[in-house]
Amino acid sequence: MENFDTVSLSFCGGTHNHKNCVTTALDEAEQLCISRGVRLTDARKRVLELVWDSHNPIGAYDVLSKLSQESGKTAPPTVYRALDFLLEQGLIHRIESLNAFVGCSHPKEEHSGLFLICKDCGCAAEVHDAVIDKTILNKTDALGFKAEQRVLEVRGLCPDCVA
Amino acid sequence: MENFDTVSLSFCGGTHNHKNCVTTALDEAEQLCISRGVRLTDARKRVLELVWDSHNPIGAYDVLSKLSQESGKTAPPTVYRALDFLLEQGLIHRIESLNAFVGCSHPKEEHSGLFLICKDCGCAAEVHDAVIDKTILNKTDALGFKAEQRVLEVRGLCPDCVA
DNA sequence: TTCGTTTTGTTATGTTATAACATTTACAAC
DNA sequence: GTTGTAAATGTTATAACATAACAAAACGAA
Ligand SMILES: [Zn+2]
Ligand SMILES: [Zn+2]
Ligand SMILES: [Zn+2]
Ligand SMILES: [Zn+2]
Repeated sequence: MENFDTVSLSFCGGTHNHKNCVTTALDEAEQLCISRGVRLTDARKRVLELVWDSHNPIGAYDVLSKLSQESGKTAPPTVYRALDFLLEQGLIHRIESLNAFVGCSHPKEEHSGLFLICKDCGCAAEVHDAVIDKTILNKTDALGFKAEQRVLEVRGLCPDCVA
Repeated sequence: MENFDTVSLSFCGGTHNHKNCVTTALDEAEQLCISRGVRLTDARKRVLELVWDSHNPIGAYDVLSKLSQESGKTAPPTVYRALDFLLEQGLIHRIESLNAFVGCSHPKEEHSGLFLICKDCGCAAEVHDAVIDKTILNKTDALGFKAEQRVLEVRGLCPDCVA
């Protein structure tokens, strides 16, 4: 897996070209869905695009209102269905402590990320660390607990906001 | 801090005397609140007791309905205020992935636990591990992120249910 | 084209949480 | 013990998040 140390959190600053993030994410999503034989329909693609609108997690109802603005009246199930699909395909992540969703920056492999959420600017950086994964798994194994999913979210101040 | 390896998860089995858990938790809560100069009122104490009714996280509205049964009509703010107080005092924890609350088994010291949540029986074991804490903190520090709160929840099967 | 499956539309409702303001209670100062 | 003040609770309403149930449309294989 890519070393995220080198890129992580850089996006909080707003110094990057975010259009690249969106384009890359959508392209990868297209490819992945084709390779998996699942359909990235217009509705799903549009929701993915809206989630990728920024690196800040977005709530389902915020997606809904944007969708309603551009497409006329839209109902919650439309959004939740698309979000569920994107979650299943690993194209987005749910941030449990915010009831919100954020694009996954490397959806090709299954993973549980560590999310660093800035209290100030609201950005959420997805980080990966094999040592963390291993440490937690060691612990659960030692206790005889069969781990299946993991939620790891840290709230605080990102480097840009702490400065 | 106590070594939780020796006791953790034992409570999932139902083999323990849970009245001891409740009594201990309430006694400790009383003492802590006195020493901190905050008031563990009847309402707050009763909510704490209801949360401690089992080791399974309980939703605010489940607390509410139990409260309504015994005290007549009760409104959500009553419950949420008590829960907020108990959270502030570290007497309970919120399980983000369940929107539910569970008693803290060692409220004397500030801590972020690791919660092992069984998909089958619903129990949530609070575990502590200095290595995990350190590993995560190392990572956030290395990234220049100032960590303040942490959510770490693992879903899976507890030893009793995996067997 | 036809059939079965997947996706979307639509309506209604369930679940979780808070805002705003009135009332009561606790407690210390006088 | 009255009074002032702050903390806690009561009450009403509503916001925010999520799903159930069923109908209609789109898709894709036979
Ligand atoms: Zn970006
Ligand atoms: Zn990811
Ligand atoms: Zn117990
Ligand atoms: Zn605890």
